[in-house]
Amino acid sequence: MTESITSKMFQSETRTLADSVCEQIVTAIVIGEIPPGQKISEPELAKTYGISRGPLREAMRKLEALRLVERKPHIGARVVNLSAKELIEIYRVREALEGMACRLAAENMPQDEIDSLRDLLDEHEQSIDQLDGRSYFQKEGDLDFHYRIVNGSKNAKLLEFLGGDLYHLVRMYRYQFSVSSSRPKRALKEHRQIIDAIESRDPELSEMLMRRHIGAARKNVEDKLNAATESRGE
Amino acid sequence: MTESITSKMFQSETRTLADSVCEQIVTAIVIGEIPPGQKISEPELAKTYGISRGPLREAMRKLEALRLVERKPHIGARVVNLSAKELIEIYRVREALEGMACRLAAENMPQDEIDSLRDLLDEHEQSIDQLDGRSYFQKEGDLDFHYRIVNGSKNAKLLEFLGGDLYHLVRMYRYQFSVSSSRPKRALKEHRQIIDAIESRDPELSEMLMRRHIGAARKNVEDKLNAATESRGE
DNA sequence: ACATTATAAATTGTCGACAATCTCGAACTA
DNA sequence: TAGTTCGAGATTGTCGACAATTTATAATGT
Repeated sequence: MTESITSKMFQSETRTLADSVCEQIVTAIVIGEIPPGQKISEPELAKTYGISRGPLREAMRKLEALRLVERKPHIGARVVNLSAKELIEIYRVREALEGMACRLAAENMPQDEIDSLRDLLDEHEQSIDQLDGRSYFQKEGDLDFHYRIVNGSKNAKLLEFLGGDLYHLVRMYRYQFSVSSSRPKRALKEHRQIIDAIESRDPELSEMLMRRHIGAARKNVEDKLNAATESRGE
Repeated sequence: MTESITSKMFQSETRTLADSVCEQIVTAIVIGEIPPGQKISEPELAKTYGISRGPLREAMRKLEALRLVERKPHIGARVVNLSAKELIEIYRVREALEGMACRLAAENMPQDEIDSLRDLLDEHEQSIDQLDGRSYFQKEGDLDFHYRIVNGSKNAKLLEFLGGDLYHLVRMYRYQFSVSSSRPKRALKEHRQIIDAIESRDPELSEMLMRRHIGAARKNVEDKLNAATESRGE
């Protein structure tokens, strides 16, 4: 198995307490250990992780920048509670950024990375064929694919924005709503189409396919949310 | 004159010392008062702004998130020094995000905001006609236009990413390289085309025009950079 | 003279305590 | 009883000092 995406997001060699704890809290928030909307008590969290409030406040600043917590002066910090509207908004951002990343990947992604990505998709196919493998594909596997495309774009800023910031939100959302993708075979097919377009060095097609791919996921979520709210008679 | 874009970027009502000083440092970095690449001494800066190192370190964390400074554990922080490559990368990100923003603006921007934006463009035209007005248009006026489009998209996440983070980098770059746009009349014409497309509620065309607009600016920079490096005989 | 090592100075990271602000509840009044 | 005001408790913001690490300097040996 290829190593998880999470290992690539924090690669600092010598780490400070604040950074280390920040990483732990990110994971705790993403997997729901600290539930959405919960107020964060600084003394309590500091005691939990065995550090002082100084480094913890720095970690909170970073969490705020990652948009995983919202802070208000003299009031406190709360874990973000993604609304349906914000979720759709994030999909729009991904549609734009990953579409561009895919376009650039068609121009810049090295052949060996393309080959490696094809191997990853083969692994995904095997995972899907197994009964419980489906859960892997949902949670981190799909994001691994997208991460590699962005990495293949050889655009450091794109990688910073998507891999460094936005993907934490995406991961949290997936754990929260336990999505569900609900169409792993279809998604895998689209992934193969995308890598084909990249290998044929077709920027236009690559961007279009990626935008469709993410757009389809967005529409899927929109439909589900609409159905859910309508069934509640709202 | 409409108020500057900077006033919209920091709108917290009650401010803490760290936030207040962070805003000051952002401005100092953007206008080059603290030059690119310079090492930042925490005790020195703390004394300069009359605060302790605690709040200052929190401000540094935020500056790091804004990508205006780079920090390494136990080493220190330096003001970023944008390379030509990174500059082009930022243009690619803007191309993607603002293209999407313009598409959404065609769907969601209220008519009164469109009218107001047309007024702004009229002001810009007058500024350009004046001799020294050109400098205003270069620095903040152009960014004001782009900000309003993003705001008109009614996508909060897009506004956060562009207006909250990326635009500080763009502003810094403009002061550093004192750009230069060098084509204010042409840019203004393109701005009018874009707002026309938005008003006619044509998402496809709106996105395409915005991407071309930013893409042209990118190519302009690429050409200048290539010419500069070639003339140096590299 | 150059390289290497060791020591000292400066800088960053961390901690505990104090001050300012907010929150919640109780007492008081109409 | 409902609403308001006041105060105690808790929480956040800020500060100064200490510990850990890096960098600069000087001493030493070849």
